[in-house]
Formats: sequence, structure tokens, C-alpha cells
Amino acid sequence: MMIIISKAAENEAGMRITKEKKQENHQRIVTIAAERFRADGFDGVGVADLMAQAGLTHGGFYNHFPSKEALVAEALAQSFEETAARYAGHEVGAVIDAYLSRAHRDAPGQGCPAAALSGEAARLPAETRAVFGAGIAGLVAALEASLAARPTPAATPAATPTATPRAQAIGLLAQAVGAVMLSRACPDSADLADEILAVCRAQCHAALQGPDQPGAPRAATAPLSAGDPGRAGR
Amino acid sequence: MMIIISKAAENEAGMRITKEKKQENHQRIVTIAAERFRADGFDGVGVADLMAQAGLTHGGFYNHFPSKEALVAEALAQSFEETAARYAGHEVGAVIDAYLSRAHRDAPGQGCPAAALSGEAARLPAETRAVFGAGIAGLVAALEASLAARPTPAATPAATPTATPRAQAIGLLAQAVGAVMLSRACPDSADLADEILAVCRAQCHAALQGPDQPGAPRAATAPLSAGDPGRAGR
DNA sequence: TGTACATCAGTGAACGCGCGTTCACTGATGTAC
DNA sequence: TGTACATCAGTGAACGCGCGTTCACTGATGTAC
Repeated sequence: MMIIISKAAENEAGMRITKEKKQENHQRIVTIAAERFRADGFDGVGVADLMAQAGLTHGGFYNHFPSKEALVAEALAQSFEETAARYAGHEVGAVIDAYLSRAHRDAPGQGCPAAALSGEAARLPAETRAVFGAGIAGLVAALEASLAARPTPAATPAATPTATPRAQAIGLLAQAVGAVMLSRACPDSADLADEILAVCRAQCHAALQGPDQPGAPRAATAPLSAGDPGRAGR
Repeated sequence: MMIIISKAAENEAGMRITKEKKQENHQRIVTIAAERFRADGFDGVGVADLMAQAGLTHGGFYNHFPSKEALVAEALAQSFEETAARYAGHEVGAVIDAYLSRAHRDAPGQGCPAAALSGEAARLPAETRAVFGAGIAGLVAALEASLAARPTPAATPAATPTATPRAQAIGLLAQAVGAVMLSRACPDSADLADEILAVCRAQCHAALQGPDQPGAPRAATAPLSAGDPGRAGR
């Protein structure tokens, strides 16, 4: 399904390829896999399908990876890096808005792997699951750093155990991941899908303000979209 | 894999079975599927495997269900009902403790389908996804009712938009689902897995107290376990 | 209540299909001299 | 710098396997009379 011959290699039969060309092909396979796995799940995309989309024949897969599992690991690492990089340098409020948006929900292939693949990740072999765990840890650390670097909201009391930057980071990530996953699991037309996103977005912002100023207005934030999925999907 | 002939039907070849016997068999297949799907994913369990575990041969599957997809729908409905029933009548604090426990995390087969299958549910055909959406809506409604019925914590101000019982229910469910999924996705030995559970449990309790009493002690709650998984799994 | 027969929940073998993986082969690249 | 040859990234066909589903068959159940 979805066999797209990209601009890729106009490889003619039996031609050996340049070292850089091989690296290009490798990278293209990983990038395609990173998107397809997030969109369709690890079991939802086959090696032959991925290779065809990369403009290659599927026999050549094992010149690049010892197994499909190895590709899963590489694709996951890249997805997490890409996600962390996208949010890096933005203020937390903007990150929350982008993460808990319909655009993100409706484009899982371009989105956060934690929200797309956490369920299946639990069943991955230990080696691959370690990559996933490292990705989660990376997101937590990035969020924690952003929270710690913020100008402290006026009149913050001594941080309670549930309100350290690290605890806040973990709580925000868990709620955001849960909200996106639940929203995606609802039928397309369900009001509940949008309600979950809107409610959790508001609660995440409220959590940022700290428990003392539940109604405080939040600063306007720069737009931050998750790629440019257009109107595809849902 | 895991072919367990339960006490089931000592069906001899070619014997027609009583109407009640058929219903029993049907129910047993659904119950086994409900557990296996949560533990291994929809694609992680085959029809033949399920039927063998039910003590039947797999050819007979289509006497009970028009397709595997139909079984998925029935199993999901039963899982959600079972989960809602387990938590019904308990106070919200106890529900939070049970849901965000290691016991629940380590026994997905006996646990909440939202935490086990939300990722894959997003890729289910519309009909089956509707069942999943209804299940989520049911959990939200049950939680909302529990929250609304609580004796209002001392000195609660007029509810802010993020603190209505419904908004609280949605927020709690999202954070709890996200926390369990992320915790399961971490490697077995990762400290982060337990940290996520502990932090989110504390934050959910804090959210219950309302924004005015961040440090208030919570009432002791009756134990509420998710089945009796023993030490199996992880 | 008793007999005659259609129904249908089982069995067990088979189906086509797509999966991950392997393999023999090709010929330009990359290297050793 | 030029020649001789091994390497290896491709191709395309094939592999065994497990999947969901179908089918002919069996004989006790359930029903019509």
C-alpha cells in the first residue's frame, strides 16, 4: 500500500552505488520509517512497503539493517530527536499549545513518538525499548530545563514536592501524551476528542501558573506548529 | 504460543452443543480475548491462539463472530465495562492510587483498556473505534459523577473553567492514562518508570484538593487493587 | 409424549496472502600495486 | 597516474511461516408433526 517512488535513486540494475549515495539511501529509509511507524504502528508497515516508498527494491533492505527491529530503533531515535528539536527554544506555553493541538493530533506521522507509539513500545524487545525510554527521558529533561529557566511567575512559594521543575515536566508530559492519545482514539466526529484537547490544554497552562493564581491570564505565545500537515488525515 | 486448554468443553468430534454451552463458549472466548488484546495488542494475538486457549479448534471461530474485528469490538466493550465496574463506588483518591500503581502497570491484561490500547485504537476501523470512544466517554462520566458527589473540600471557590467536575475528570483520566502508558514504555529496570507513576499520583491527588490547599493531607483510602496479578509480568 | 428430520456448534484441513528474511547475481566503485 | 581485481549496494526471485478466513463433514440438539 502507498507505494510512492520518490525522486530517489534512479538505480539501474546491478549498479554499485557511491558511499555517499548509500548513506543517502539509508537516511531516506530511516526518515520514511520514522513517519510511517508513527502513523501506522510498527506492525502496520512492512519492509517491502518502506523500501518501495524509498524507491528501492526490498531485497536491499539487509544491506542497511540487520533486521526490521534495528530499523525500528533507528527510526525511534530520530523521531525523538526531531521532536525535542522542534520544541527546543520555545517557551513552555507555546509548546503546550502546539502539542495539544488538533494539528498534532491529526498528523501522528509528523508528531511526538511518545504519543504515537507508547502503547506498542511496551511490547518491544528490551533493546529497542531502551531507546524509547531514553527518548522519554530526553523529553522530560528538555521540558524540565525549560521550566527551570523560566522567569519565576510572580510570588511563587517554596516549591512543593509536586511542583519542582522535574515533577512539573513529568506531569505535563504525561497529561499531554494521554490527552493526544485519548483524543486520537475517539471517533473522528466525536466532540469528546476536541474537548479532551481543549480541557487538558487549559489545565496544563493553569499548572504552569502555579497553584496560587488559577485564573491568571497567560502571556501570548508565538505560533509553533508540528510540521505542515495541511488538511490531510481526519 | 501460550496454548492453554482450559477446563473448557470436552467436546468430542462432531458433537453438537447445547445452547447454553454455546453461550458459555462465546463468553469464554470474549473474556480471553479481552485479556490477551490488552496484554499483547490486537495484532499480537491470533484467532487460532485465542481459540486454543479457550479449548476449541480455530475453525469454529466463525460460528461465534463474523470476523476478528467483531471480537475486538466485543472484547473492548467488555474491558471497559469491567474497568468501570471495578472502580465504581470507590472514592476518587482510592481510584487514583489503584490506577497509578505498579500493580496496574505490570498487569495490562487485567487493567484499563484506555491505557493498554489507546495507541492502536486510533487505527481501528470507524465502527470499532466508536466502541472505544464510548468506553472513554463512560470512564469520563463515571469519574465526573464521583467528583461531583464528593463532599466539597473545605473552602472551594466558585469552580474555574478548568476545575468543573467534568474538566477535572478529563484531566485526571488523561494524566493517569499518559502516566501508565509512559511508565510501561520505559525499560523494566528504569527508575523513570516508577518516578512517572509516583509523581503523577501525587499530582492527581493535589488536583483533587483544589488549587487552594496544595499541601493538604489526604484522607486514608481503602485498598483497591486491579485484580490479583501476583508477581507475574515484569 | 414419541418419532423424523433439519439445524448448527463443533472439527480439522485447506485457502491465499503478506510478512521478514535469504540468496544468487550484477557491475561500478574503491583499493592495492 | 594507470591497471587489475575484490568489494558490496543494488536487483529480483524465492523461502518458510503465521495470519484471517473458508469449507466439507459430523452427529447431538432442537423442532415440527
